Amino acid sequence: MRRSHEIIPLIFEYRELQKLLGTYIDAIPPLLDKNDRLHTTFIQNGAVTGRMATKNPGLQNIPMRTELGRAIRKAFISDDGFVLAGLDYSQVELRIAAFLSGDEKLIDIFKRGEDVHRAVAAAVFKVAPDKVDHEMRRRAKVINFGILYGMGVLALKQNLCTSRDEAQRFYNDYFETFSTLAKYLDEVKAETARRGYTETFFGRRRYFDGIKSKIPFIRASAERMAINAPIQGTEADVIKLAMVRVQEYIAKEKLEKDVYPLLQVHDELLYEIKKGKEDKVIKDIEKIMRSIIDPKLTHGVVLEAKGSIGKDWGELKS
DNA sequence: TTAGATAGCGCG
DNA sequence: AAAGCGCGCTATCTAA
Repeated sequence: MRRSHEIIPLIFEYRELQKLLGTYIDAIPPLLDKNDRLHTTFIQNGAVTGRMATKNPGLQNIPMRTELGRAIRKAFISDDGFVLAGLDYSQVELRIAAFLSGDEKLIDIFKRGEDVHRAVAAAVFKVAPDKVDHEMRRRAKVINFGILYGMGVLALKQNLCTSRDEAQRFYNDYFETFSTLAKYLDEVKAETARRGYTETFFGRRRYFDGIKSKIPFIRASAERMAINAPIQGTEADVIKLAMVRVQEYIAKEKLEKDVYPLLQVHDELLYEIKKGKEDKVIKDIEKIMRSIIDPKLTHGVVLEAKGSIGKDWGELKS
């Protein structure tokens, strides 16, 4: 309806401002302790996929996507004498999908160190990688994240603001290109129906009701959850292992007074590091994060992790 | 006044 | 009747 009346954009603008004001600017400052530090509560068994969650306040959903939102993130700063370090896994879920499925085309994209969205755009739109423009890459990104989680043609159409026919073509071309991935997703559905659960790379299970339901919507819903579970779940396992190994490293190197873990946001870790130690520590943590899964077990796909430094959270590149 | 449900939206 | 997964928080409404 955005274009149907001049008031609509204003309503969206009002909602954005009201969301930021009510949820963050008004609500968070009262939670600061006497040292102006914020203490969230980690829920370690709250999410069915194995992810953690945080509450009071939820610190895994601090704004970033809009300029005004990012301004709120800038209010999170490191202590005197310390810098903030953010370390992100790049495209973990797609890498996990690549090696869980064994799809050679997807695996090769990562083995060659290519930009996965650009490469997929090239494959789906049938052009050379250097002929991929910004819009094609954006669309490929939507397809990459959406299709993996069972997004249908109609949702794809909505997301790409295109016709049903064109969405259908993208959908077909994607699975024609990545046919082994398509086969894998079908196998996950079938195997989940047979066994009643999915497993992550590390063997953690999630059980499903509804996967054998005769009611189409119930079954389709369970199938989408089942497709997502091994991928999101493996990501959760990976970063938890990384967090443990980083703490072992901190203990071994006697860095307890120099490196403080602050936050985990599903595919990224936030630390506060004593000034002067950040370069070495970041390199070490990157190495730990990359080493969680041996590429021998992933058809050569490596886990890529990259750190960045800033005085405030908004400065960190991600 | 409180508890629960819903809409909407912030994040990965 | 619904058609991408996983969360938590605020505002709002209804029922008790």
